[in-house]
Amino acid sequence: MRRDIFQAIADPTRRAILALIALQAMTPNAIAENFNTTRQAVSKHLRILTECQLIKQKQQGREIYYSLEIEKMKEFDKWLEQYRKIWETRFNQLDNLLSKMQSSKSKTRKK
Amino acid sequence: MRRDIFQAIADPTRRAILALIALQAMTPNAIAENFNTTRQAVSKHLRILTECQLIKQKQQGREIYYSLEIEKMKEFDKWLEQYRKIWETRFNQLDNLLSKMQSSKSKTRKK
DNA sequence: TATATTTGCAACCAATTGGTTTCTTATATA
DNA sequence: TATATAAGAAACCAATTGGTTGCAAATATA
Repeated sequence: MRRDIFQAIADPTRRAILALIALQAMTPNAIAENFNTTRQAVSKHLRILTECQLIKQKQQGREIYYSLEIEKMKEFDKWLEQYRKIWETRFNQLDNLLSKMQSSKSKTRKK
Repeated sequence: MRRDIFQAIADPTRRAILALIALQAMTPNAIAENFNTTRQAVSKHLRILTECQLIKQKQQGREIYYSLEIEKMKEFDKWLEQYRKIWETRFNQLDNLLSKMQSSKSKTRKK
């Protein structure tokens, strides 16, 4: 069974769960109240998110609080880095072009 | 049929295709040579990536060159922003803690 | 202690996914 | 013009996915 962070965030409900518990740790029941689905379905999503370590759990009596594992989220940032490099390069190229236009413009003015 | 960028990058082959054509535009055949799969399978991946506009195509004779649509990649960055805020806040909190420890340390020294 | 609550787990089901094979269209080349 | 090449489209298939129902275990409460 493939279980990686990209697979995990492919599901919109799981992305919503991540956004929800990013603010505060929550129990499966409390999370499920926010969706039009059963507790068991949410529980399955939580299992998948836990398996790829995007969230962590903390038992408190018979309740289990789930919260975001922010360190793991940084892996998306790491993956994006290669593409960020590309769009920053393109931005710099545009920037260079603009400054060239600017300087040629001022040259024109000087004439 | 759900067709969004999160769904699109969930597949490892599609992520590899994105990384591949980020460097230079390529034809389906050329792309397929890099994977242990058929051209048709790659073609289906390309269709999915095209449908959610992560890549664009340019016809050249009977060949079609696929290349990255870098603007669309920024949407991941946008999604990540909410989480980046969180880890930056935590970093600042740690930073504050460290400077407090630092200042109390120097106070001790002054004694 | 008996009952209620919170939760995870397993079995099952329909829909989706990634892949293959086959076919057609369009362009290049002998 | 006949043949070869590049590529999309459709039909089909096995595996996976997201969801449901039912059940068992652990903890809280009357």
